[in-house]
Amino acid sequence: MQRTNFGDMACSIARTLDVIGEPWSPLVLRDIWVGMNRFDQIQADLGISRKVLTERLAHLVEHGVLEKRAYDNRPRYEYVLTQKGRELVDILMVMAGWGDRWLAGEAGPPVLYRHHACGEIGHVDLRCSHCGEPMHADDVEVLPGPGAATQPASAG
Amino acid sequence: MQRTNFGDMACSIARTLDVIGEPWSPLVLRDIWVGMNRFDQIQADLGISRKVLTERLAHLVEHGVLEKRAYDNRPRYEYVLTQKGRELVDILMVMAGWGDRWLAGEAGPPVLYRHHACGEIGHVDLRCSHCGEPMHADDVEVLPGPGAATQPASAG
DNA sequence: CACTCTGGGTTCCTTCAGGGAACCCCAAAT
DNA sequence: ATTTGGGGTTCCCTGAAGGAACCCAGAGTG
Repeated sequence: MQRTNFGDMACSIARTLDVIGEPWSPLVLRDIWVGMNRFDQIQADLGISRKVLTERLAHLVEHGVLEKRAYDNRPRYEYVLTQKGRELVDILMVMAGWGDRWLAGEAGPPVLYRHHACGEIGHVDLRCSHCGEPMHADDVEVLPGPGAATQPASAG
Repeated sequence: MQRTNFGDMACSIARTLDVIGEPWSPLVLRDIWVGMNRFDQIQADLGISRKVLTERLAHLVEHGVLEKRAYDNRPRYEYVLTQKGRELVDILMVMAGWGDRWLAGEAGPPVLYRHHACGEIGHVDLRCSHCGEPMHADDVEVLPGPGAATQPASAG
């Protein structure tokens, strides 16, 4: 995949891509999110090569978005989302919303999301954490922040 | 990159990845979002190979998220987001939010977002389009939708 | 009118990651 | 003792990313 290391850029988008930007990673997360927690299940569902799946799972565990858990006395494992991983699913939900809107065509969306809080079918909407009004591409001004130097995290 | 064609899956996440899932694509979009609209600007900013940048831009134009516009009598072009593309930026904003929260470290976020509507620094928050309450990974039930067959869009 | 500069690519070669199939190990169950 | 099944590892092949060099069109300059 990317030979260029996005994780070292002073950009939270690039750093996030370093975690889930490799091919298949978002789909692996999606499967685990909806309850497919085992290697063979995910492999069969996605049709991904076992080699690549091994690599992706290891990468996601290493970055703390998945946890590998034994579920038997035999060497059997399942993968579950950590808190960090559950918050990553926000990105998947927004991706699903965009795909539903722009790519689903006449057939309509492949899946629907029922919101537990209200019981209705809905989709995610982006709001400003401060005032609660809609917040999209043209609604913001991008300013340099405290971590604007080239060092990632605590490297400098 | 991915040999497997995600666009044919009955999954809006996979289909969205077919548009922006290739390496560099989200970063190209980010650059254009923040006003870097020209080939050489983007190439220099990202350090991406010119060959790959050419391919990515063509792919994004082909999928209708970018528009290629002449800005001179000479053969000079700039790339701008379409409406479809501006809505894709929602995904970038959520990715930035996650990266800020989980990967920024002590240095703090590399960039800040000032919301025009309220003038305050904030970040995006996911809300249910129906009731307005928070909507995250564990707040939804995933149900089959009308387009749940294996055909994408109007293929069936 | 030749020369150069600039934006926006294209070509070519090398290296490395994804696809795919075969193989392996361990612990039950039969 | 043999099979089954989960969870991988190994191997080879192909194709995509990196990178540098090259190219072309049109404007400006002396």
